[in-house]
Amino acid sequence: MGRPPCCDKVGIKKGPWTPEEDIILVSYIQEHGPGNWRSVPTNTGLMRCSKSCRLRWTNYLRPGIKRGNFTPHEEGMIIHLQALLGNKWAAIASYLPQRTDNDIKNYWNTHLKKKLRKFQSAMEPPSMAGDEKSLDFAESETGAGSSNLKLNQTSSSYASSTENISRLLQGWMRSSPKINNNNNSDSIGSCSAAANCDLISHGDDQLESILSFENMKDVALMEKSTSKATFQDSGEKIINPERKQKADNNNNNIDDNNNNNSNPPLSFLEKWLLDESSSAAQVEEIDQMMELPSIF
DNA sequence: AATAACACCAACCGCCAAAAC
DNA sequence: AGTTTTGGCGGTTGGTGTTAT
Repeated sequence: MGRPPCCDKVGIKKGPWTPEEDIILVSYIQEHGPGNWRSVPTNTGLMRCSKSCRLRWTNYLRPGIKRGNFTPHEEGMIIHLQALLGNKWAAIASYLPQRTDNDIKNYWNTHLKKKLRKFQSAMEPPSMAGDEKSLDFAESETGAGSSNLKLNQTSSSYASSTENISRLLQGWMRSSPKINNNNNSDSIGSCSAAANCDLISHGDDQLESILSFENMKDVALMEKSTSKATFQDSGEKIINPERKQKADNNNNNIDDNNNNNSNPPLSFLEKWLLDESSSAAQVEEIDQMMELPSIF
């Protein structure tokens, strides 16, 4: 006899979330806080499984998420961390507090992989071109080789529109004077949520900046400086050092740092990650290479 | 103008370790 | 101690928008 199931598997709704569903979910989390996902579908009446609710919250609804428009520095961090850690997107995302693992994974698969492939092809002699031994390209990669990267593609679907979510949250925040901070009031997530409470009613532009987490940059950097790549259970990703160590034996250095709460010196990797000029410059170098007419 | 091909990304799927019973 | 579910993760897919023909 184990635990009871989180929700009835029959009649579970799938597919894109509607604004109404988002409102219900956000309102519930506002009241009860994130976590205990098994109770969310039953308590809210949402015809979604707990897993879907958690995913929707962590990837799109929680405050502080920055979407799209990856900076050169972020690109550089992703490229280097991917080379170092492999496809450990959650671990990589822990170094980019504003980004979700899903977002990073998508960005890698749709943009960076192609960028690096072209860069590598340009760097290698013709006989080596196309050799992907140093990059972990998925077999599902479309092989068309079209070079027009649609960096500013806009989507009209609801789910991908931060503006729509901002508007959605606007009404919610107005009716909710104070965020529920009953768990981990010093966490990034709850701090940003509190910031939202104070500022959310000042127009869409400000909403965008709030949701983009820019105002929490210093907090995020402080978190990094302690090598504590762990977000609190406010829906943020939790990188459990012990578990990650079991899951990924290649990750020893980072995990060692994460296990130490007493302000250890920055590792070489983290020093590099925090050095904006380093990674950004390297990505810009790749970009410049990509723009060379001779490559195409 | 029609449509085929491509690109993007939100969301699902399956697996695993930990937690709950 | 054994069973079952939860929460988290990485891989993959399907829907939709954009571009090319």
